[in-house]
Amino acid sequence: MRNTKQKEIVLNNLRMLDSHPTADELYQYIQDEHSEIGVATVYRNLSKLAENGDIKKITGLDGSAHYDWQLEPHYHMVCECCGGIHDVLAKNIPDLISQAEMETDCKILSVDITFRGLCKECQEHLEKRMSFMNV
Amino acid sequence: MRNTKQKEIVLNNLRMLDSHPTADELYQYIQDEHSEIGVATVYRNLSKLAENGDIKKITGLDGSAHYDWQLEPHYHMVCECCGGIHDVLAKNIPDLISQAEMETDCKILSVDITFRGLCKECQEHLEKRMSFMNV
DNA sequence: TGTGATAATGATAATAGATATCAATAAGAA
DNA sequence: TTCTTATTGATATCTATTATCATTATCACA
Repeated sequence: MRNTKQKEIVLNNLRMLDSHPTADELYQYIQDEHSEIGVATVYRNLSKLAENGDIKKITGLDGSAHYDWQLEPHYHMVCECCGGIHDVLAKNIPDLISQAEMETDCKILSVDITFRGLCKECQEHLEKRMSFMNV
Repeated sequence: MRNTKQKEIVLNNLRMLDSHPTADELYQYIQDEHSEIGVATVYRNLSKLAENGDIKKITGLDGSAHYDWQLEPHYHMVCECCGGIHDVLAKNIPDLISQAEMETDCKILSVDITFRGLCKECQEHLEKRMSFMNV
């Protein structure tokens, strides 16, 4: 994997965002400063960086690929209302891998834990709407 | 949600498979006996059944939607070699939901746990290949 | 520091999984 | 039975992502 200025721009811009963007969202974001960079380049670099372990690829509500620059072990919470992806640190998550390896005959390399629910904002919107309806 | 013979066929055929098929794979499978059923019908019914909680929707390696008739709480292991999806019962998984709810301000409704690694078959193939190469 | 092999780029065509459209049909409440 | 309307099947469409390909840039090595 060669180091190109495009790859650096992709990685640096991803690191500016905590929103876990899709490839296309990141592409749009990068356009402002670097309109010379093509979509395919953004898609390609994100794939390769993820393959290489420099970033993480996560799956959104609709199955679309989102990217996360944060490498520290953590998990995600996908809001079923707004589709937003939030971080969950979950410090006390036990060693699920060794447990699952003992149970199955598989060699397990990683775990993804994805919570689904309602984020704080969507809960508040919902409560507001409920109170209007006098429920 | 009305009960149609197509919906019943989709559900019954899904229940015959432990392979966690995609909508298209299930469509192909159903074709043998019921060539009259259209693709869109299979896609639609799987979506609705999942939305309704009658089946589960899971995400494959490439982000494609797979379906699982098994409703008992269990998790999945996706083989990075063959892409196959295997069940993990993981009886002793602790209450991650309440833990994550305490940590975040989110209302959490469910967790998906997906292990990634190599299934038994792929491990064996790999070992065989390695021994040929005298590694 | 130049040079050559080749990986990466950007524009765009192609692919594939999934959804939307729409006229015809069938479910099921009254 | 009759009526309303959800569902169906065929197919067009959409959209995220990948493939193609000529051009350009990187970087190992002379």
